[in-house]
Amino acid sequence: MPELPEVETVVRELRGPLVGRRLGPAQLSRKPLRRKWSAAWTGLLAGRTVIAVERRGKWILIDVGGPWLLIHLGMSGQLRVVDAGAPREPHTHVVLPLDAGATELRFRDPRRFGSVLFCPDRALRDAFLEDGRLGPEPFALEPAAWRQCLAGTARSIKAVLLDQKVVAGVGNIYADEALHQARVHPARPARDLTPRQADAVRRALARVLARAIECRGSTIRDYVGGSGCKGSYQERHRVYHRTGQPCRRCGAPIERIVLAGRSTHFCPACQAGPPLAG
DNA sequence: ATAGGCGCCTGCTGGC
DNA sequence: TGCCAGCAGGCGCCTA
Repeated sequence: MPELPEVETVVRELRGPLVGRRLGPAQLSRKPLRRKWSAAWTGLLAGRTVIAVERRGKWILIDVGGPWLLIHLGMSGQLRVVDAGAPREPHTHVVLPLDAGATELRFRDPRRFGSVLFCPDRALRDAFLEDGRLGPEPFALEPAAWRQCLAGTARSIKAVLLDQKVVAGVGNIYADEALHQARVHPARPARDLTPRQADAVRRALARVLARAIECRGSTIRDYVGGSGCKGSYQERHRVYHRTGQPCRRCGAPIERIVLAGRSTHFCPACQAGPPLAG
């Protein structure tokens, strides 16, 4: 669910209420997340103070003074700091009391595709995140390397954008939105893009993601930021979730296809079709 | 190398 | 009203 802008929003909104707080013993629901919480982590965390909250791709990284907590929201994850007395919503799977317990960090995730992991130190954190798993941040793409990367693969440009090893943090919404802004058909083999188009996609990605961060992300159904507020970028979507509605640029009805196993939205008029048909 | 399918989960929506 | 299929912002594994 949450992509880079949503995760970035969560991180920004959690910094205030988290940094400087001391963690209490973790409380866990009975249901496991994608990766099971190890009992030893509870003792390793308790009493530590939050130093920093960062983001890498779609991962939330919490520095607890040596060790790190790595959190992935999956499709339906929410991470919030709330008053300890507030009623605990269903599907709350990890709770970390803060300071004397007046507030607490809660991870809730109805679908349980998310992860909450403990990493003993920064080196292991980086080994986990960087060893071939995550490509560069979209804002840090080197133009020449990016063009070369696209030129080297026959996969569709949409599949490439969704591949976290190529560029970290892009998901289904922003892949579709960026391709529309760059006027590139999502099914186009990446290696068939001209250098100009490769540049256009790279710039559109950065533009769309930056704008979405300003809007605190997109809320389609259940996404909320770290302070519990929804995003508003969905109001600016030009193709995502707009099947049949007029393209905001040319008026043609937006089409939906399935690509790389994902729902894919595009304007058949202003996003030039892939070869094969021509 | 890459596409496609499935599995992991729950919940919501729309059609009948 | 109820049931059921289809859908969902992610990702990893398997097969062909």
